[in-house]
Amino acid sequence: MREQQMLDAAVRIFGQRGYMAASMDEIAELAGVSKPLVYLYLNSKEDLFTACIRREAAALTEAVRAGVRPGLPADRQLWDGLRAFFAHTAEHPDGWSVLHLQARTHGEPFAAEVTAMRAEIVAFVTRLVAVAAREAHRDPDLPEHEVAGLAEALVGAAESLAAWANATPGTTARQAAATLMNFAWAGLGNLMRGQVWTPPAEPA
Amino acid sequence: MREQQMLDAAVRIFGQRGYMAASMDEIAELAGVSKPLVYLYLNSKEDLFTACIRREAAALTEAVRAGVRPGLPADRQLWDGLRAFFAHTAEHPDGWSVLHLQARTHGEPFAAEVTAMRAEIVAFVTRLVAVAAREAHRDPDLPEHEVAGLAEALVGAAESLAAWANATPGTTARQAAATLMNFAWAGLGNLMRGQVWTPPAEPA
Amino acid sequence: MREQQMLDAAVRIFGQRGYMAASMDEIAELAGVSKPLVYLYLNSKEDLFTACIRREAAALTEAVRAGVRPGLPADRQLWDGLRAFFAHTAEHPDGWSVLHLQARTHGEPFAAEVTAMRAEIVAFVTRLVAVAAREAHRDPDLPEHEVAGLAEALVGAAESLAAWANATPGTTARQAAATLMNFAWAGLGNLMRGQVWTPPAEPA
Amino acid sequence: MREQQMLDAAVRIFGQRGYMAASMDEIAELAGVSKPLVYLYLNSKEDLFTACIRREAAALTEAVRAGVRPGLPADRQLWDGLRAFFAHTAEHPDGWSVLHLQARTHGEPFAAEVTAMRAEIVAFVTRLVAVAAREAHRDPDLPEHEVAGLAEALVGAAESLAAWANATPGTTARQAAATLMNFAWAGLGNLMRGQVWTPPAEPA
DNA sequence: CATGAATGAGAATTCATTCAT
DNA sequence: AATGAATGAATTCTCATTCAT
Repeated sequence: MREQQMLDAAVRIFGQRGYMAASMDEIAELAGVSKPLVYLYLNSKEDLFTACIRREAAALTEAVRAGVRPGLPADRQLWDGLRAFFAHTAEHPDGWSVLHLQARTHGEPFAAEVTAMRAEIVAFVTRLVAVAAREAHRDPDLPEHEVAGLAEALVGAAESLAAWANATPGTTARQAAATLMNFAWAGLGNLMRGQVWTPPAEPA
Repeated sequence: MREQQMLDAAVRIFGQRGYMAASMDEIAELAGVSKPLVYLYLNSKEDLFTACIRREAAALTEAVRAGVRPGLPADRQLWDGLRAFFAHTAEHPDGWSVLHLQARTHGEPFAAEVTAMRAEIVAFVTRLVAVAAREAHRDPDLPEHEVAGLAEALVGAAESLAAWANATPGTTARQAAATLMNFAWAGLGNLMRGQVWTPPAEPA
Repeated sequence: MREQQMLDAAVRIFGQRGYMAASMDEIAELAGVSKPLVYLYLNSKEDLFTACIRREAAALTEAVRAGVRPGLPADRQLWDGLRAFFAHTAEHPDGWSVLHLQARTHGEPFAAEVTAMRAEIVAFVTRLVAVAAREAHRDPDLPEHEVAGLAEALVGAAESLAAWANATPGTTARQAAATLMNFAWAGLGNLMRGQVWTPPAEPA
Repeated sequence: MREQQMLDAAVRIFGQRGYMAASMDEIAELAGVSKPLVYLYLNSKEDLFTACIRREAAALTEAVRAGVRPGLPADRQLWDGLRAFFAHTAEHPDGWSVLHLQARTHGEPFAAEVTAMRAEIVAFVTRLVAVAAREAHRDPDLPEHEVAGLAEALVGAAESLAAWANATPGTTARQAAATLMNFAWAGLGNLMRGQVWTPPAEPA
């Protein structure tokens, strides 16, 4: 409905110009409505931005969730999740810019929204790492603090690769995911010895 | 000289308030000079911001370069570089904010500056990976595109961990570097099997 | 009917917020009708305000008229009129605010409405003074211009006392009227007997 | 200096249009300066309005004070004060409008400023009445509450007559003062002698 | 008769930028 | 070399007013 058009426009402008440089005039014009209407539906620039963040965060987590099947082995789940993540960010660059760049740069109220979403994703990855450790019968267990750092690094690498993949033409979500899986799962040391993590064959 | 004071002030204000929210008034006041003087030395807000980016980028790359000794083995070089990187970003949070957050959020001209610096660092890491591959007599060689992606992921993970380390009290540069080395060098798969990358003993 | 509800709401809002700060939205909401309906009955904000002024002016003059019995002596008529006036303004503070404060502060068209009502009351008082003069067989007659000024002063004092009585808790309409009668009638009584205060001679 | 020009313009616009209807644009234009300059000297519309009120209040009380010589008899002091008051309000109608109409209609912070000035004037009049009572050897003393009401009524009558005199062409400050003195002094004179108007008994 | 939905016009306020000295 | 004083151009937000139904 009307509100969605406005959010579409806002995400696009916020994503490209940045929160502060975006003007409500421009957003209204791109949405094809008058400025007062924007204020009627979304009360202020802050509220509008928050609504954008929430919508994009929900869309991204939903995309990842939809890409993963819970029953499968941990590496397969990670692989699927990464592909979904890279595919979604590639398809919604402005939304990704809002989440990854804009929201974190403009004060606590906004950053907190993204932090919440990120925490959800980091928790998901952390669970996967724990499962993998159990599957590998690792003993003794990895210390918790270490796991947190690893998950953080993995998510950070993914976020960074998303920007890289978007900016490097010809890089598909699949390739980005494969690169990261190799890096993360096998490790550079293994890679040196030729031990490469192999993505499972695609059905389609 | 006078220009450095202005840049100091600008980096601090830009880093804390963000590019758009920073006002030239505030910067001039913090620098202890009059506003027209700022315009005399640095022609506009954009130019001032660009100068900040360039200075901080140079400082960061220089810090990393100074931390690394070229003759040593690749893993040692990476370890040293990471520690220098985490130490520098921890000591210059405003500068890091300007580079990592602000510059990337406000349009091409600024983002390009950071991209250039980043490219330099990625190239350095890429060389290290290539050296490591040669040291390990890996055969066949890793494809170039793959190496680029790995370096990208490594740098992205480092950037992400820098923010995480800054925000997590009690996390030292050394710990952050160790976490990342473990992740990168050994790989999760190895970690599962208990093969941990061990940092070399510290001399001091 | 419906129109009266709207005027009730309008008087309340105009009286409390002031003409400009009052919003048609608020008035419509308080009246329990939709905004277009307000525009249907009363064409614009200006017209609505004018209607409020007229209604409140009529109510006030009617209240005073109803309080006075024409046959009685002049001082009794004045006393009754003042009591009615103070009682009405105390019971309708918003209406009095509209007449005394708002209408006079927002340009000619509105001020003129109040001026008309005021003229009616001043004329009534002027008649009373004339009657009193006749009753006192004053000779020679007070000049007309003087009588007008006295009536004006009396009405002004009453208006001022109304605000004072409203703002001073525990002051009844009766007390306010008594104070003013004391002030005014004793003075007028002297005037009737030809005892005039004479200004000192001017040097220039 | 520059600030006075702005206040001149502001008093004129506020006095004629009213506080809310006055636009900073119009004020700046009339002052012959740019809008930001107005904000540089006087921080906001509210502050500007407050500054106007203070300046006009000071000017009015100063004019009255300058017109009165303390040593003279009470009636002469009152006469002189009234003439000064009517002369000043006639010469500064916009300032008078700001004080008498605008400031009282737009919320406490502003009304309080005028209330303070008015309290000063009422106190002055109250002292005069007390002096007059002593001069007339009145016994018993007028009750304090009664004196307050009388002073209030006298000041209110004066305020009201000021508007009347301004609006009635050919009425001089001298005439207005004479009318009010006649009204007030004769009345007060009687009161001094203990001649009080007695309200008729209430039936209920 | 009644309204939900929409807007054109204008409000206060801020800021990067520049003269005149 | 340095600045106090000044402004053009935006920006967010509000409100009286009107269609289409």
